Amino acid sequence: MTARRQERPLTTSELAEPRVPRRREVIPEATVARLPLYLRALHALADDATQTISSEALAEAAGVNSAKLRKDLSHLGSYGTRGVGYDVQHLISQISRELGLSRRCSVVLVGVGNLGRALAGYGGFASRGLGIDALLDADRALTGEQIAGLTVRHVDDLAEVVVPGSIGVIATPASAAQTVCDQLVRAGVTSILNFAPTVLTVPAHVDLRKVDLSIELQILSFHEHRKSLAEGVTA
Amino acid sequence: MTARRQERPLTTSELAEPRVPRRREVIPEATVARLPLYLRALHALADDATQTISSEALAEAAGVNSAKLRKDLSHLGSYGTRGVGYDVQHLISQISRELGLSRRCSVVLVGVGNLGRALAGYGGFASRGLGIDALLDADRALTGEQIAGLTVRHVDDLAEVVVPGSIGVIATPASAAQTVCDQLVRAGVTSILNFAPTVLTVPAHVDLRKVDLSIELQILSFHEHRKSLAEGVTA
DNA sequence: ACGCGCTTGTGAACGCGCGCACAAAGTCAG
DNA sequence: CTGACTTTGTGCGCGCGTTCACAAGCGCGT
Ligand SMILES: NC(=O)c1ccc[n+]([C@@H]2O[C@H](COP(=O)([O-])OP(=O)(O)OC[C@H]3O[C@@H](n4cnc5c(N)ncnc54)[C@H](O)[C@@H]3O)[C@@H](O)[C@H]2O)c1
Ligand SMILES: NC(=O)c1ccc[n+]([C@@H]2O[C@H](COP(=O)([O-])OP(=O)(O)OC[C@H]3O[C@@H](n4cnc5c(N)ncnc54)[C@H](O)[C@@H]3O)[C@@H](O)[C@H]2O)c1
Repeated sequence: MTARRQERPLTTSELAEPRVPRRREVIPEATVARLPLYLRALHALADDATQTISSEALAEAAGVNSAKLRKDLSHLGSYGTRGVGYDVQHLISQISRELGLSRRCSVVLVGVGNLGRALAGYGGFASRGLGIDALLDADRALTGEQIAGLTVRHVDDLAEVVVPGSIGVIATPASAAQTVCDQLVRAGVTSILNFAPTVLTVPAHVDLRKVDLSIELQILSFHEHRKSLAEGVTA
Repeated sequence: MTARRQERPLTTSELAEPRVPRRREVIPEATVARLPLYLRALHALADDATQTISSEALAEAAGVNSAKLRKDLSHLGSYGTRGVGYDVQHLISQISRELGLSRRCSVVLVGVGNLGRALAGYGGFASRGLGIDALLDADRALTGEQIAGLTVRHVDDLAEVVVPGSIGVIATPASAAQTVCDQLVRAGVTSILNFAPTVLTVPAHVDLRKVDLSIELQILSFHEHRKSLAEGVTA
């Protein structure tokens, strides 16, 4: 069916935009956050040798509303066929390209403690495009140690392992996080993922995301607390 | 101003429900997600023996807009003094109470692998209110092992360790996540934090949150990719 | 006692994101 | 070729969340 598409005559719009991915449209943050979700579902489908999938079915697999899915995908251009659905392989490559996963992206991890080791040994993101390339720690006792096939280097060597486009991951104690963050920025890192429970300050051109497990638990605690209060009222 | 509200004639709906704890105002999700952030900043202030703090300063410490902070706090009642600010200790106890952290909340962790061990040994949330109380795994070889002062039990014993109000944490491979999730729900758990990269299905009365490191990295990858494209254009 | 300056609490405007619902566009059978 | 059926792409209204801006409230110095 992909072949068939090439048989029909070209429309004017196609002649107007010959090849370039001219869809440099701004993609909403909310959409960007869901693209990895779709990608995961699509990979599962591809493993099952599924050729095409409807927005309804893919939305089900990704756990989102189908209209939302279609709108999301429309932001990267129109890649669906009405009456049929989306070509799984094509969609995978489009989303991967948009996320910048086509060429391998370097990740440097600072802080090889409990959490850092777990992350280093995790193959979950290594599977596609992303993988940790360097482990760094301030503890001289750890320097040289082999973890998950990588040699731990001293954090002072940061500048040597960072390449343009590298993503930095901070898994140090909170007290050291801002210092490490500054070092990363100075080394040229413009995207940072922070696991330490602290507010980090970065220059405007640096993207900063954080993961805080404690906060997640507290949010759940809140709802749990609310439920127990509700029970008290109804009882 | 709360007083003023009482001066105006009561509406029919208010007459209809006279006695409800109407201080039990619905707190927006976005606010709930920030309360732990404020709490963390407040604890740091308390350690420095700070008595009171203005919304401006606290907002700075928490990394949010001060107007947003004030509006958030106003949802749990008015606890600030104009011209002075908020009493740190009082605010800590108010937020803790609202989050249900006053009495200790039980957490059961299923899946004692790389990530599970890191979480088990983590003291970050144990410090206040939340702490892991039970470790469970399907691997008989792990049963009985001591980790972070807790004895690993078999996942079949789940119902024995769950108490009303327990929070469940899933750190198993994705393939086992839904099964474990179902077991948790059957044991009476109504709040679940999922680390496995899968979409989980739960009954409507169960709260489900997820943490996906891979997604975080992909989002950063997207922005990094965008930056490199922008450079290409300007260059 | 009284006004001055500081800080809170909130009204109001704005923008974003969500999801319904439907027309357009394509497939497929006969 | 035609008509029925399927699925996409999106216009639109709505509700939530953010932010500005300011009046009301409180402490303090005089
Ligand atoms: N372990 C968890 O499950 C968990 C969960 C949530 C958050 N966190 C957070 O993640 C961070 C790490 O947790 P952890 O349990 O792995 O702690 P950890 O103490 O086991 O490891 C911290 C590592 O960082 C290294 N380090 C310290 N200062 C450094 C510096 N300036 N530069 C480079 N490396 C430095 C230390 O040598 C150590 O190896 C903490 O901020 C913690 O709050 C951990
Ligand atoms: N390690 C990381 O840094 C990391 C990062 C992000 C996400 N994750 C996710 O977290 C999960 C765990 O990761 P990991 O690295 O700890 O994996 P792991 O393989 O090291 O550990 C998984 C553990 O779960 C246990 N298990 C398997 N089936 C079970 C069942 N039905 N009931 C109870 N226990 C069961 C296994 O015995 C094992 O001990 C995975 O889904 C992974 O994708 C891990």
